[in-house]
Formats: sequence, structure tokens, C-alpha cells
Amino acid sequence: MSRMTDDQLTVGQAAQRLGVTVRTLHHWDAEGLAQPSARSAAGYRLYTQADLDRLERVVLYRELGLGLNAICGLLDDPDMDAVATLHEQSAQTEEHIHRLQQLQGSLRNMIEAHERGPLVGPERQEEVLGEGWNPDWPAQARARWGHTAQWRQYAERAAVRAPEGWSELTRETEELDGDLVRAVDDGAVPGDARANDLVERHRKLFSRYFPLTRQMQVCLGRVYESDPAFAAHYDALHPGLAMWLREAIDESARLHGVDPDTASWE
Amino acid sequence: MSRMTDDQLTVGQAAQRLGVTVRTLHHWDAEGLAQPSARSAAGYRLYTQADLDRLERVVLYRELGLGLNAICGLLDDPDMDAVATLHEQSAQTEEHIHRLQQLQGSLRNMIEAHERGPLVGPERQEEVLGEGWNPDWPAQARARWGHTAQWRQYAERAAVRAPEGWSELTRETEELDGDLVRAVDDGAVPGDARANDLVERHRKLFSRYFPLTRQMQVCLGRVYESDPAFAAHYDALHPGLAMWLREAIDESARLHGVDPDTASWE
DNA sequence: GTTCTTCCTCACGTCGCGTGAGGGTCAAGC
DNA sequence: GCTTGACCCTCACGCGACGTGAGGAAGAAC
Repeated sequence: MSRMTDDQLTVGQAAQRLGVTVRTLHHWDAEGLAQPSARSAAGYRLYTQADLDRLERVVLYRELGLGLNAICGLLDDPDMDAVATLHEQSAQTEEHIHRLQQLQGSLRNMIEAHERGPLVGPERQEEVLGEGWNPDWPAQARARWGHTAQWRQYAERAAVRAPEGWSELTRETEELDGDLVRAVDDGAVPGDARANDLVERHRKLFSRYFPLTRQMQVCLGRVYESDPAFAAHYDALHPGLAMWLREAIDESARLHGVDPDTASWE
Repeated sequence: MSRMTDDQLTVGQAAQRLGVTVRTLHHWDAEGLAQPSARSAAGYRLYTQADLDRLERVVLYRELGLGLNAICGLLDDPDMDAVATLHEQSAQTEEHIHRLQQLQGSLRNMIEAHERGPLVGPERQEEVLGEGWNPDWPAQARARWGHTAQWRQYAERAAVRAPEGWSELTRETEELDGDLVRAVDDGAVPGDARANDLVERHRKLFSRYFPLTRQMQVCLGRVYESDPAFAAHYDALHPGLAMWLREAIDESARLHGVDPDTASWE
């Protein structure tokens, strides 16, 4: 049953009827948006039926997403164009929805990139990623490196890379492979200028997937040599190329003050 | 044309490259999200290429709607599940979109109510609003009272009133009309108990459209008598009813201490 | 030397409340 | 009349991601 008198409600009672918190009514009171028309001797807010009517209107417009200032205008200023205000709010909401939908698209894109690597439709993968591309590679790579910070950066960049970007990377990778083969054919030796140059090109190229330090490059060289799949790739280009590349990377690292024997990822 | 040295950028330069404000970089610095790795002798922030790489990642994730804390985690904590974070964000965004779409519906509803009155499909209007309903009435009423505070309240309530609500109002209005006719038939006179009772029912009924004070009711009574359309409606029910009702309202007002001759809308 | 731009560090404002802190008031049971 | 528990009051800070000056130093161009 009601406290105080019968047609005056306290904040708590008013709040319960309206489905808002007491704090909210305090706030609306402080802002002058909806004040109780009376106070008890002890200073308690007393809301009359008329106050409740006004509060209901506030609640209604608040549920439409209007700001307190706008609501204040709608309730107090009869010259204000309510329909215009509502249309404006509607337009803003529409725009907001649109922005969020764009954002959803980008999020999906980024998730895809994390889960599946290059974002290129299956039908264009061979065209864009080269003839030797194997659709299973991203899954394998993710299983192996998906937990690393580098995979994360790779995915971030993949999410914003257009197919043309992938083509370019593919082309440059194939060029580098070709130049590596020619260098070995021409008798280049790990540690010589030509080898060092190629190693640096390799590092720069990989840094477009994620920042590759020289230490990390050393580790990558070891993977090339020891991992059957990588070794097979390079050795197919030129027998012994995997080992040659690993040694070339080691020599280049040494040249830049990095000890390949103690190099660690990260 | 860089200031300071060549591979260190000042805040302004970094901000321009990233498409963010200087203040934003200050903020990210203060929060520890992305700090310049050096300062000049004068205390100027100097961003290196590595700093810019990090900043770019921050910008990227910020564009996905992630909070700075989440971004901080993604950049610094390699154990954090990036994909899970993204999925969570995506779910939140989806929910947000859904809420906004609901809100858009309510806004459309409210705008309709302001512009067209009762929100009942044309095919159900006669069923819901009674046989005598004229589809032109809302437009006429809006032309006449659309600028008043009462129309606004009427529209607000109309927006949330379901067809059943309209039926009920229609039924009660028809009941009141019938009781008025019967009262006049039975010889009731303005100012007697039965008349006062009916006037009070009328006021309560109208107050379900918008709060109707006794002063306003007096004005309404005059409209009933002087406006041809309203007068025709009541006089068709019973000749002279329009005038009878106006007088009954006047008497009731007097009884409640309101002088009908000086009564004003508002 | 002067002026214009850019930089620095506080520090308050935004929006609609949530969440205590510290302390009165009300209604009821003993 | 006293306690207890629910309710009320008024500050006042916190949130999130910066915007927007205020007041002053440093850099670059004339």
C-alpha cells in the first residue's frame, strides 16, 4: 500500500510504475526535465498524477532514442516541430544503422582473414596467388602459427589486402624465387654480396605480411631447411636451394650483428 | 620537409599520416595504448616506424568498433583469442543493429501517428473506429489542432494504442452518445445530477486522448455547438443535443468553480 | 627580432545515468 | 519508547574516447 498520502507517489513508487530507476528520476529532477510538483515536510519527492503523465511522456520519447534536451523541448515548447524532430532522429538512427552494418562487414572480413588467410574467392585463387598455390596452406599455417602474434598481424593485413595486393605479392615472391635460382646457378655463395642482397629482399618481402626481424628470419631459414614441405618447394626450384638459403640468411644475420646460433623468434 | 630528424615523426605528422587527431595520439599515449618510443630534448613526442606500425593496428581495430582496452589486449597479450574477441564484437554489433532497427520501427510509428492519427489499416478502420468514421477526420483535425500541445499528446498515445484500444474508445464513445440521447429523452436538464454525471464521463473519456481540463472542456462544448460538423453529429442523434451538451458542460464547470464565460483553452 | 605554426601539459565538458558515501525518515514490531 | 529495516535525501565520482580551450615553450621562416 502507498506511503504518505494516496494520490502522491514517492520516487520509489513512481519509478516502479514507470519501469525506471530511482536514480533516473533524481536525474530528470535535477535536470529540470520532470520535477515532482511537491515535496513532503521531510523533503521527499511527491509525484502527482500530472507528474506521472509527464514522466510517461518522457519515458516514451526516451525509448525512441531522443536525448533529454530534445525531450525537454518536445514537452515544453509548443512551437517546436515534433514531426521534424522525429524525422531527424529517424535519419540519424538510419545513418547509425548503416555505419554499424558497414562495421559488421569489416568485422566479418577480419574474422575470415584470421580463420582462412587470403580473402580471395576460390575461383580466383590460382589466378591471384599463383599456380603453385595450395588451398590447404592457410589452414596448415593457422594450425602451426595461429597462436602467434605474427599470425594476428598477418591476418590484420590480409583483411585489408585486395586481390590485386595478393597478386603483387605473389608476383614478387615468384620473382625472388627466380632470382634465387639464377644466383645459385651463377655460383653465388652464402655471405657474398648477391646472396646478402637476396636475403634482404626476402626479409622486406615477408615484412609485408608481418614485421620480420633478422632473428625471426634466421628461424624461418631453419624452417625452410627442416620442414619437408618448404624444403621440397625450394629444392624443386633448384636442388640444395633450401640449405643455401638457410646459410645465406645466417651469413646475412651475422653481418648485421645477429648470432644465428642463438637467434630466437620474437 | 620533415621537422626534427628524418625517420622520427612529430605528433602532427603522425596524426596526419594516420588520419587521426593530435589529441587522439595524446590520449593513446596517456593511456599507454601506443606511446612514442622517444622524445626530443624539448619533450616533443617522436614516433618511429615501429610506433607507426603499432598505431596503424590501433586505428584498424578502432575502425572495427573495438574499445581501447580490447585493442590493448589484442596488441599486447599474445594469449588473447583474437578471433573470439572479434566474434564477441560482431555479436554486440549485431544486437546493437537490431535494437536500432526496432527503434526505427517505433519512430516510424510515432511519425505516422503524428501525421495520420489512428494507426489502423484502412480496411479495418470501419470495424475498429465505428460506422460513422470518416477517413478525412484525422487530416482535418490535424489542420485545425496539429500545432497544439494536445495534438502532440494525442499522437503520442495514438502511437502506442493498438486497434483493440481504438475499438474500446469507439465503443465507449458510442455508449456515451446513446446515454446522452436517452438522458435528453428522459427530460434531463443541464445542471442536474444526470447531466453532470454525463459531462464528467465525457471529460474522462476525452482525457484518454489527452488531458482535458474543465476549462478546455468548456471550449470544446462551444466548438460542438458552433462547428457545423460537430453540431450536425449531435443534432442527428437528437435535435438540440449540441446545445444541450454545451449548456450541460457549462453548468458542470460552474459547479466545479470554473466560470464558463472566461474559460480558455490551456 | 618577429611572427606563425606546432608542440607541451593540465583540466574541464560531453551524455545519461550507475554506484557508493554518509546521514535523515517512515512504518512496524517488541 | 526503542530498535530494525526499508526507503528517502544530497553530494560527488566514474564511465569512454576523446573535444576544446588555457597558458606557455619551441621550431621554422621572414
